[in-house]
Amino acid sequence: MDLGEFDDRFVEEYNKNAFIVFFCKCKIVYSGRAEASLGKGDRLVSIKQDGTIFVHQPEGGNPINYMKAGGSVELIKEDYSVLFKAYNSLTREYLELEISRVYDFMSRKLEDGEKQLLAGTEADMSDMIKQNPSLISADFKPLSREEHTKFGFIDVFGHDKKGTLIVVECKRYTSGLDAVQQLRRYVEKIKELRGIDKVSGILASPKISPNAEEMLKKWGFSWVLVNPPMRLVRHNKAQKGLDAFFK
Amino acid sequence: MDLGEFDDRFVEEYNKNAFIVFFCKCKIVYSGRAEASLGKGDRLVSIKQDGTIFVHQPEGGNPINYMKAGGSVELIKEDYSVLFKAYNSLTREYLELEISRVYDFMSRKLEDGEKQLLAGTEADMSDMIKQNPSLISADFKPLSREEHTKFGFIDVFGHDKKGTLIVVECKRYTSGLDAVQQLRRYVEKIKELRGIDKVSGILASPKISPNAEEMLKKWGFSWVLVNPPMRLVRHNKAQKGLDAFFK
DNA sequence: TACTACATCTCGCAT
DNA sequence: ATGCGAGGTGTAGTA
Repeated sequence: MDLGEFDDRFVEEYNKNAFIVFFCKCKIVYSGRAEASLGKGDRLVSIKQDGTIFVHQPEGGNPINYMKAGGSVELIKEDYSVLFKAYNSLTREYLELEISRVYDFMSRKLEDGEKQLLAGTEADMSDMIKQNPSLISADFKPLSREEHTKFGFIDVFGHDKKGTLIVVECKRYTSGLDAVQQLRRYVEKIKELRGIDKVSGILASPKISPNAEEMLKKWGFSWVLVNPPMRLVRHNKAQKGLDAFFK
Repeated sequence: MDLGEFDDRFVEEYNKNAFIVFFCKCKIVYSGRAEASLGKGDRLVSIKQDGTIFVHQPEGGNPINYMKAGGSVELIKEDYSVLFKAYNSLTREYLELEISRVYDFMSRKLEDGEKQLLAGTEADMSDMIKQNPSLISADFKPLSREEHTKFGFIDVFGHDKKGTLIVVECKRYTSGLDAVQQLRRYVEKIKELRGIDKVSGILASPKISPNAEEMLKKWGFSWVLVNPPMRLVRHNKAQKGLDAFFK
């Protein structure tokens, strides 16, 4: 595609707030939270309707460059290239593409009011534990909802039949050292806030790393194998939502 | 675009390992690490040359759905839609798009051998401190940088003129509670490994949260204001000009 | 392969 | 606005 034509079409579609996508050959410079540069190569560039920008190389899972919504874009036509300059004054970030060729161009105003329904998150996991406390131990009684305070929030909070307070931290994946220290922080804080000497800490996850388990034992905490809920528990919930939706 | 034509073109281009992008109206189901569903709406779908898949809604910074490279894609033509089924047997993930319309379609084999140069990372920060130890304190002598051990790695490790060992943890942004606990873990481990009673811990970052600072003091650590280095300093100067430029 | 920590992380939520 | 933690986090680096 001719660069002059690209310039014209881009400006026209950009002003319409259309979703713009094109394949091009370009050099890239980014300056903002870091400094980055990328030599000449073929890439996919996309500008979303809210101004979000992505540049993708032909392979790999993440955009090589991006800008958040809220910036402005300007095109400058030069003799053998188009300078694509994006600037976000809020985040003080700058992205420049020196585009030497545009292969394909596509744009459209898209309509989408849907939001994704997600099941199997850590919140679902703590829900599951509250509804089925025996997953933690035979005499575990959950007390409240999440304690969402300024020092962090506790996934599940409860006590055993002897009245000892129990803090449960859930992880969807293998618990590492960070999870253990997170649990420790909550336990210490509860001790401090309630003036209690003995508070139990339990890590609930499908797996735990060896180092994490060692640290856990050192501090007198324990680990319980719990898998994050997927179809079973959440499916029931989802079905309620769907029933309502199709009503 | 006619759905039959879409089917044909997609298969042809997919078999060539081309980068494929199209705008469409679709419903989405994902099953794998979690379960997700998304009602009908307009989206951008892109399949990279290595098989990476992204689905973007018209707004927002993250893909609403994605699949890593290494899976397979199958298209099934139905009466009034095309089923796009992607499966990754390695990660046991499944993504299905029920495509009811295809608006625009674009594909190309892209060539790009470049890799991004990046400056201003945490590694650069520890490097800078190693080169210029007075950023930490007047008598700080760095011994090593980015020291990997089995319990984690220490950004900068050194001692003062009295021989007290010092562990420095760098953060590019505001240090929070997690950073303090990370530092603490390293300090504790050094004490344990070397059988020493006194090891200093220093957090180096542009900012620290009040809670984090409180915790830091409680454990006898300290914070030093250090900004992450930006290699291309000229850009900082240039930014003033940019403000004016984009005014 | 498993573990650890960074990321131009992004995003949502609560204070 | 800031702090805090989750994420279908992804990714790199090392043992």
